[in-house]
Amino acid sequence: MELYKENQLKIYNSLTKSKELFKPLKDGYVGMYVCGPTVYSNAHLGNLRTFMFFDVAFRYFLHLGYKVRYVRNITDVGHLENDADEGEDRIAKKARLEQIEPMEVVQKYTVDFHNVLSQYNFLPPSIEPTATGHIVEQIEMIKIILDKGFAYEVNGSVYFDVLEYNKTNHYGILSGRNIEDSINNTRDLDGQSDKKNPQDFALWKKAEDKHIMRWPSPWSDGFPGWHIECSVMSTKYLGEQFDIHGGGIDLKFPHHECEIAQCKTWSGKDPVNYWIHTNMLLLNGQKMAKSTGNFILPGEILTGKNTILSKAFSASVVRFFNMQANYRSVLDFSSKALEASEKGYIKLMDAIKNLDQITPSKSSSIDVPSWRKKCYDAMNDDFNTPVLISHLFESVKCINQLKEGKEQISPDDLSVLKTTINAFVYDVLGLLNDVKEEEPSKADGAIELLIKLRKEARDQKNWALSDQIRDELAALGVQLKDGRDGTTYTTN
RNA sequence: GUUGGUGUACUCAAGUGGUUAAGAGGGCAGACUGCAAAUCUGUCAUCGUGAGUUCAAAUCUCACCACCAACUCCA
Repeated sequence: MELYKENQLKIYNSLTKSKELFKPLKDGYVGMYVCGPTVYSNAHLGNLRTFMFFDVAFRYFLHLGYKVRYVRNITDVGHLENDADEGEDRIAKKARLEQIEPMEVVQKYTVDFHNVLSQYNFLPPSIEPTATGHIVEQIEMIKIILDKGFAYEVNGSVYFDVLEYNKTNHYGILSGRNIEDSINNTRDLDGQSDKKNPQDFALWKKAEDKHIMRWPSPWSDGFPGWHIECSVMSTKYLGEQFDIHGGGIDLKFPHHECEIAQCKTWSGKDPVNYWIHTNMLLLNGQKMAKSTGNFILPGEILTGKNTILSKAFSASVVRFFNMQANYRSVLDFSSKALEASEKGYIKLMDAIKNLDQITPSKSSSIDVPSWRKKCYDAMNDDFNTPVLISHLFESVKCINQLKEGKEQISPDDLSVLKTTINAFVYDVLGLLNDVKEEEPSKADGAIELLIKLRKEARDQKNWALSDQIRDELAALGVQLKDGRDGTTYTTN
């Protein structure tokens, strides 16, 4: 029996602001769309947090036995510089700055994005569509919105008529706004606009002569607005209505609000059943963002080449750090916090390694089934990874006590313990055991020899020699651990 | 200003009405050890402030203070 049949997953739905029992549209299948990156620069760690959470959600759905179609787009056109919709396409702007072709920018940062995800052990999404690959579909959707009277054309550009939409719908349903507030509190927008109202947003923009990225359309040679691509690509691959739409909380307004308006106008239906928004990652108490320069790149963490961290950290430590916090909470990133996570992570990995050395007894003195249930309960409660991890640390304690013979475990329970830990640590959280990736080598034999010599020295109470062996090995990064059954070691 | 959110120990961070307020890091004490390390055990918070609702509140309500985010591109 699939695990999802015995696990009642609850998801916090941003739309209703409450945790709801997850019921997919089609039993056993999950459709999930996540707003991907705009490939005009390197993805930073804050971007990664969002994708990492959805990677874990994806992994947990798979673990539960769901068939998942996970769609995460690449925005490679149409992202305007400001809300006046007067700005320049971000990709094109970057291309001009770097004196290269727009598609060269797209290629460069798409490759970088994939490299980072690979380094951080992400599962690839089922479909990774690009905006430029769906120009035709976007034009078709815009036509329908126009036909239905919720958009208007001015000078070759097409805008969504928010006020018209709001007559029969609630524009702001997701972000808790209403249009009147928005009108009353509009900031001074300089520059002239073709829009009837400042709240309207572009579906299609006519390209200026100098603009390189352009496609023919019934209205002008131009390019699509930012929001339309997600409406098109999500519904194309997941249907007019689908289960989950995710993204960073900063996309809630206006981007996701616009998506809802477009889809609802187009199909007459609310497109998404569960909206999931991840919270921001802070650096030095401020939001991590490219625009302010307050950010760190994922690659810089791995190499240690940055001004924020004391040393390099592995991808799994960064993952572990992220998963120790709830995705809906603001998370503070710092060197100190990462160092603390690293120590905990190593402790967890050591325990997993020790799991293989435990010999089972006839019966158990610990309750493995109820511990296992607690792990699932944590994940079923809106993907509560920090609570899951706290349970994993309970098992770490158990494992260490088993190793010391202070607790006992039956063969069956030991098997469950191993299976469960491996499932959550590797399959669901996506951690890698990159702490001890040393394969057996000649050095191992040499270290074993030194351990043997040290034991002889200790038996003869030759503390000077035994300590010399221990300390000099430590200086080389080999730490000896004296246990009741002899000496083991770890390397770093 | 409008909207949304946060404020829990030295640090990071769970917990959203009811036994002793998770977990990690860190500190202290003890066990083990020749001494360390590792490991084990114990210990270190009444939950921003003030009031209210309730038999019962970190958890609900109100006010206040502080901080963050969205309202402009942003995961």
